[in-house]
Amino acid sequence: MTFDQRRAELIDAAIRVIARDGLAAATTRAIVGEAGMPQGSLFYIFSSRDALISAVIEEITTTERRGALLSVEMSAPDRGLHEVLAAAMDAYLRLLQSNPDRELALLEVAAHAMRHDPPAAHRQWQTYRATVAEALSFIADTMSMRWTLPVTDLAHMVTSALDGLTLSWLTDRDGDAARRHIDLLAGTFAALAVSEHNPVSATGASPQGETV
Amino acid sequence: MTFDQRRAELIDAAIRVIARDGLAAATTRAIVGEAGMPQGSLFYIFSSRDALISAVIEEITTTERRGALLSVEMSAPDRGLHEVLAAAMDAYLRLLQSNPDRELALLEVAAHAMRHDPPAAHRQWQTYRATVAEALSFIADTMSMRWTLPVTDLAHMVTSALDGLTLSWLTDRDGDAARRHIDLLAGTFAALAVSEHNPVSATGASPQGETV
DNA sequence: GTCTATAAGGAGATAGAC
DNA sequence: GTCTATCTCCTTATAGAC
Repeated sequence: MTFDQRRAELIDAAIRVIARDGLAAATTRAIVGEAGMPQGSLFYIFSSRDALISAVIEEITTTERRGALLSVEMSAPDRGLHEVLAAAMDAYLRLLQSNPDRELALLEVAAHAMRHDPPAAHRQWQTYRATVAEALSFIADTMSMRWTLPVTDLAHMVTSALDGLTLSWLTDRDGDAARRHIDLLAGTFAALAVSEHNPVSATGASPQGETV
Repeated sequence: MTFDQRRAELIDAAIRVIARDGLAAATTRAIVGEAGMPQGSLFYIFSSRDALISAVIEEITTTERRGALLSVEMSAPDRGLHEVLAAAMDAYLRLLQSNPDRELALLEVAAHAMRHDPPAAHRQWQTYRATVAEALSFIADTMSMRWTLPVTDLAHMVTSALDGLTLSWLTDRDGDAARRHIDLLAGTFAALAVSEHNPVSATGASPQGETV
């Protein structure tokens, strides 16, 4: 087993432990136990427990969560903007519902980073926002629409809305409330776009009868 | 010093320690040190460290944060709905900016509660939502408006938006972005109200020329 | 390079003096 | 009721055997 394999396995084990038992319970012993390694082996791969936690933050940032958004829009090019946005957010909600502990772990790690490694927390959210911005641009292109706000501002708002949705659902576990919430959000964001062919329309169902 | 005084002082000291150094650093020794008490005294007031943390959650829930919302609307009865909502959210943003560690502490304690005492986390957010709902009703009454959505759904959305705003600002500390965000939110929420006198208008500046 | 054994210290909680 | 001293357990990290 190579150095990199062990490193990756330790990060993965740490994420599993944090998701299952919380960050406070993610001791070096618990992590190596999860990974099936002797305790000392952690320290010739990472210089300290904190170094491992920082690696966990980077790993979560690059692989987790908002990927669900990108997958959905691909599959719905012929519907209205409201529906596409709602479907994307609904996909995220299902991800959250199917793995709440993982999202909670993400929150704990982010809070840890805000205190012990603020730039890492900053990067984490910048990555989320960039992913959302990409998705929003993709949607606009596919549907021949244009956002009436800078896409970075819009991505900021959408990311923030998803954060709020996450905290709401984690505290009340009320899927119906979350779906009503998503519907309202979709309407709000859909109103911030206009068709390129028919600039006054904001519904998303572009007429397609005009010239280019 | 009475039992209740010591209890209150310990809770207060715990909040200070958590805000300054994080929940993980809030050991029983650190807390009694902050309170200027001997270590053992904690355990004939609270049965365990976790019991103290639970008391901290209840304390934070009842006294912190969203009170800023209520203070502001009182002072602005003659402006448009958009402005009133923006002013209230701006007041919250200033509270956040003036004491970020305290909001971060709140987040850490909430994450802890989601794992170790879910009903407490639920109550915490229910309290937030109830406070916001009250404020929204008060605004509607004062301005002779009516919300076009159930006020509980609206409170859910607004609370969620504030949660998102909090996480956004905590990660990027970008006050300008937060203010743009608030302006958009205020517009969105203002659009969900109609004047009682002139039901088609959603701007908030009610004409006042009609009959009742 | 890999693992075992252990060091050194901090944690929550309690027993017992006053 | 109040505080001191201490018990026991578990933590991160390392020294040294293989």
